[in-house]
Amino acid sequence: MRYSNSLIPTLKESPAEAEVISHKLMLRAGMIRKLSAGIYSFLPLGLKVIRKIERIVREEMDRAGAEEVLMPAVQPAELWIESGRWDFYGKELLRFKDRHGRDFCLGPTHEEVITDLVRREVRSYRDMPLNLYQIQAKFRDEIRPRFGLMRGREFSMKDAYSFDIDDAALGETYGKMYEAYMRIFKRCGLKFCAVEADTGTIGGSSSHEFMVLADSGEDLVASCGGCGYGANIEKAKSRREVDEAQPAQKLERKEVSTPDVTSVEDVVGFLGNGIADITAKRLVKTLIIKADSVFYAILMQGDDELNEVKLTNFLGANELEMANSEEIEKVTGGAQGFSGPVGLNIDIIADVAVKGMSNFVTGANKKDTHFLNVNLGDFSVRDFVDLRKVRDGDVCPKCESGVLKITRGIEVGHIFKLGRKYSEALKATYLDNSGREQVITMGCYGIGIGRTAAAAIEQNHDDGGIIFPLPIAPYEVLVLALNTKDDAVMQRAYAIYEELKAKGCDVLIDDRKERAGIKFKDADLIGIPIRVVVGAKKLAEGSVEVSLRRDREKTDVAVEDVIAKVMSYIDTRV
RNA sequence: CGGGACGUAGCGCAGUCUGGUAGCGCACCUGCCUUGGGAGCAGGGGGCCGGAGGUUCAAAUCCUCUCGUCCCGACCA
Repeated sequence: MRYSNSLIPTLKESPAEAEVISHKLMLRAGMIRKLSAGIYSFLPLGLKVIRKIERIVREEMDRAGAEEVLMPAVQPAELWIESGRWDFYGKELLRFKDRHGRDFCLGPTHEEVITDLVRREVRSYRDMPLNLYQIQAKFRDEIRPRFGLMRGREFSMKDAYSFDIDDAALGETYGKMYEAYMRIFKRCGLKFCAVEADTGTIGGSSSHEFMVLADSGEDLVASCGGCGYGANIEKAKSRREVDEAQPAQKLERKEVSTPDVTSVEDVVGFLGNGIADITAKRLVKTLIIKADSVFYAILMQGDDELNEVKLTNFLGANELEMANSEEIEKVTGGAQGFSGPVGLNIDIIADVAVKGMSNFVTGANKKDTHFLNVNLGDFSVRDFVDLRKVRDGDVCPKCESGVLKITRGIEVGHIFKLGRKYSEALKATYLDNSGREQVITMGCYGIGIGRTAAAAIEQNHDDGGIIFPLPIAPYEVLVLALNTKDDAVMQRAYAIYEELKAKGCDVLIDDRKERAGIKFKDADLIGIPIRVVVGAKKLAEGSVEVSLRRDREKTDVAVEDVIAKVMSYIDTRV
């Protein structure tokens, strides 16, 4: 492609709307333009990157035995009502009516459609395993789209859906997909890790997320340097140090006046001031939670934080929120900030850490009052569960020695064992080898295509712009002709360009009648990995300059060796 | 949905407090000049100041409403 014929509208300054680096650079490099919040057009350069990622995904999915299909973006409400998600999915599901007043939605995902398709076609265990994938636009009406392609409303996604006869067969398919994902992200040139994940609204039994490590990531990942354990913070477990200072002998419960002392820190500070020797570890905080309009008291050690995802999963709740002050007074009989487990008549659920505690401090369900020396016998706990949010430096739950480190990540892929959730709801069944009807066992496997592109840029850039990994770069080589009025330069540049093209190379030639500075700046910005500069001076000596965007080290190469040099870079993937 | 900010030329912004001719830089067009890191000179085009009401002799500027965008939070695969 000739630069002079291509639409690559680079910007010197980043538009005010962009916050994260990948968003800024994609706008500046002329890859994307916003049409509406969370909705983007792809310009030639952006589309080429998307296509490269898609190609890698297709190759690896096909290699893993999956087969591509294409499904409608517009989906009828009936299917969603049948699966139970029409009401459950919430406002993220963009709904509308057609001219006949029938309900439709824009597909945020395609479990319903694919399951409907498969239940009509699959009859026998002989028809499986089956693994179908699609790469297409999906629409989720996000409350807050942000960071460009990172969290758009309309976004391109690869989704695969697998159909197996039982859990064992699903396990095998799941393993293949896991391997395929490892290969895909590796081929995209990303630094990433696979971690255990919560299944969210998609549901299902187990799941892994593929996280690209980047400071701008919206997710937190806990990982162990020792044994390789990794999990999304929503899911992560940890072993906590037992507090040796807990006194063994139970003391008598005492009521103390604590005027206006509500937070954990305040209580510790207030009591520590001559009343009792207390740290946050010796305090049990009581959170009043409303889960699908049922109230629960949640007990946590004072210095721990509640992991709401863990609680939501344990309760099997749809919606979880903190009770407001009115509700707290109604439920506990006391003011907000003074809640405690003693005397409550709602279910009490405690974090496992509380089990090992004695003579602790709690609220007294009475304004300006706390209890000292509360013990587990003073109230009844319905369940002890792991509810705590993992912190940096916690001990690894898998191995003895490791310490968990918390880092930010961008979720580019997510694989789920769905089990029979959708196949049961939509009655997708088959006959097994003894003629009995069985429910199909499903899995689903997503990759955010645009998000992967954004993540790659988050990980590969410098002050000058993008540094594309070769396999997903819009072009592999940029031939930069410096002196456009110099016939020798232009002829040589075109010759190199044509020859590289003939070798199957994806090459862009900057033949614009622009000053050298502009061309170099644009070249840095759009980040094409291999650069060949043809200039009058060097050419007079019979050489051109070859450099890599990544290290910017320039090498003079004899004109006749240029093609070989470039091809060697490509063959070794730089 | 709660909190905050911003809508002025394609992009980045000033002007708004204190009402009185709509500006600057970049980009764009023409010419000269220049050609290894976003040059220089000269000339030029481009705006219903997001929209609608109101106050006023007069509104980008003050008031009310509305739409849009971005950030933080809640939410989310």
